[in-house]
Amino acid sequence: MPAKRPPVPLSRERIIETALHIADTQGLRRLTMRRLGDALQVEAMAIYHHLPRGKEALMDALAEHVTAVHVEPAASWQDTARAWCRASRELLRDHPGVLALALTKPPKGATAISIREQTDQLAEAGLPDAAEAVRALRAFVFGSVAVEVQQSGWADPEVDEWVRRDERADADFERGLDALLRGLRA
Amino acid sequence: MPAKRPPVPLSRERIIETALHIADTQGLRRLTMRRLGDALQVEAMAIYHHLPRGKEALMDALAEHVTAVHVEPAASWQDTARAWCRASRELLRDHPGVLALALTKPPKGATAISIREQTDQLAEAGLPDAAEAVRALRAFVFGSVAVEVQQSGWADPEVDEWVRRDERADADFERGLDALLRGLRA
DNA sequence: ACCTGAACACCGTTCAAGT
DNA sequence: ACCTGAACACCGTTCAAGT
Repeated sequence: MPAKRPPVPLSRERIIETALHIADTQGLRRLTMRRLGDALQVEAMAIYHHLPRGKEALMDALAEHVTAVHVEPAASWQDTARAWCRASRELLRDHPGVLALALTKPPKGATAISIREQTDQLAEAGLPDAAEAVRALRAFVFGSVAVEVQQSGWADPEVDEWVRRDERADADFERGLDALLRGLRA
Repeated sequence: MPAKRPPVPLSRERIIETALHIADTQGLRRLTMRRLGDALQVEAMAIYHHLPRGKEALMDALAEHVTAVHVEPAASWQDTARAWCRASRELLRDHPGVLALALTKPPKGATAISIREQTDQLAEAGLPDAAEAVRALRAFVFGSVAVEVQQSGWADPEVDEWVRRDERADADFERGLDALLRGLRA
């Protein structure tokens, strides 16, 4: 029997997935290189081989992972915008542990591309100031998720009865989104 | 000559102010208990006497400090809401270093009181669902500031030419606020 | 190419001790 | 009451070394 080697070879993807899981379940402050190594069944130093800039690179990657979205253009620019917002919201609320990074780090890489794509789609569909619209839509999604996650009590002593979807938040979101889309064409 | 004693006695207030300054100028990750002690001309351990729960308490206090606002009720609920939003935005954008905490930590203490006060003022002024309105207003402010700070390039290698106010962000904010207030009474 | 071991500087927090 | 010194467990990161 050969000694235990990492059962699955390490990879950037696996590192990010595992880090995301730790952050979402235990909080960002408990995500350390050493703990991450443990979870990957590897010494912490091995991570540096796949993420050369270390923890800084890891944080960037996590933010990117929950802020890069892609949707197909829909019939109207309103429907396209709606799809972007819903997809972004879903992705962000699924990862409350890295929300602070997502709302705070300047968009880079896949996130920057994602923003450009969204802008192009809306412009193509005939929206006059697509760049301003995208800023407004992103702000709306960010704010909605922040308030929702705050009030869900995530990151609190009583993590007991979390998880239950807040239907009021869903209603708030759809209502606000409709109003925002009406406002954009005015 | 007596030996140098802390020139000004330590206090919760002074600790928070200094911590805020470090976070805003150097970033949250560089705000450590030891560096904070240095800046206060005191050993790090002295801080625990004023903030018994240590760094956790410090983070809570910082979030609270940039999130608790007070305004006097105005002529209409619209004007009151406007004042709240402008004051909150100003406070948050002045402290980009702790924005991640402010958007993420569940409201406690002075922040929770601030939210209740805002809700009461809007309800008193005759707004039907004041609680929903406050959630929407907070989400709007949070999102606006997040997008603005992200795009300002704060927390980036080139901190060179930061500081300049983005007039576009001001316009976006006022435009969005007007639209939101119109939407709330519908 | 990919991972480990040992080492270094730094961190948060405690606790007994000083004044 | 308020602050310090020493100590402990833990952290991020490097670098030479193993395979």
